[in-house]
Amino acid sequence: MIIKMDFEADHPIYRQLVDAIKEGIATRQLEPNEALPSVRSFAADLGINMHTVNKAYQILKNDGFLLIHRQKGVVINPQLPGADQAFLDKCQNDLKTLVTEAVCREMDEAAFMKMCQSLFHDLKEKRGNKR
Amino acid sequence: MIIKMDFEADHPIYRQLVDAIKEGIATRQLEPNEALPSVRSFAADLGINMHTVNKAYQILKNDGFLLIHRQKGVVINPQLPGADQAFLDKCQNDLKTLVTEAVCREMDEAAFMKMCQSLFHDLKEKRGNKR
DNA sequence: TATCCGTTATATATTATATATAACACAACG
DNA sequence: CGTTGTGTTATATATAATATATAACGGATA
Repeated sequence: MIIKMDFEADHPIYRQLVDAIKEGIATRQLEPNEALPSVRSFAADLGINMHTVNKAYQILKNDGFLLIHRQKGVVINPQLPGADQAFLDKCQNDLKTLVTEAVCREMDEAAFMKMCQSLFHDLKEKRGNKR
Repeated sequence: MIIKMDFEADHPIYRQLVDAIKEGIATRQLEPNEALPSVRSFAADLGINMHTVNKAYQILKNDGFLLIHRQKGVVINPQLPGADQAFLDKCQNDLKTLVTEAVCREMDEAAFMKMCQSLFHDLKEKRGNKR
């Protein structure tokens, strides 16, 4: 997993890290039970602070993506969370913002769908022949 | 246009206002050349500060949704912006975040599409018979 | 024993968000 | 003419979010 932080982006770097790890899970570059770097070594690799990594880990733990054993370390939860109501609500809210602006700009509904489809396709392609 | 602010939401209220006005444009509750309240009266109505309304107006002006004449006031731009490359990029980035987590949670691609479709449908329905 | 781990605590700095108050330039109205 | 109502700009203040720095703790492991 190669992750690069963008310190000029509009999203905070702890959020970028959360998203990058989720992408690793989605593409199965990160497998169930696979260990992640310790907060200290990961922070050193990324050139950021230990607490920033820890913040990302805590969020992913609370959402069910990670398991954290105090001395063992951090691993990908083999039992990943499903599309529960909380996620569906958040997904719908965020999508509404995008769809609303797309309609304002008279973007074709088909073009929007195509974009979604393409993103699903890209992710599944990156999985390759894993599992 | 009835707008209510959520002071506990995770999005800042100036962003909520931007999104609410975009929704008004998308549903054509706000028509081309229609005047919006002055920053002062709008702020009073919403129970927020004048500068917070002004911040939302400035963003919408920079994105091409509003025209601001110094003494005339604020109106909906009759020539709304199209789906330019900047928007397509932002749209793709934001969608990628959602799709990635959806894949992590093994949400059905069809269910995701259905959600988008439903949001498009809802917006177009609210237009009713306008224009 | 020494090392590494997540965790907690404290402190500091910067930026983002939101409000408050005041003044300015300009146009429209009476 | 003066008054009023625009958006605009400026200054100040307060709080929260973000990020870093440093230190210490308790528990496992080599």
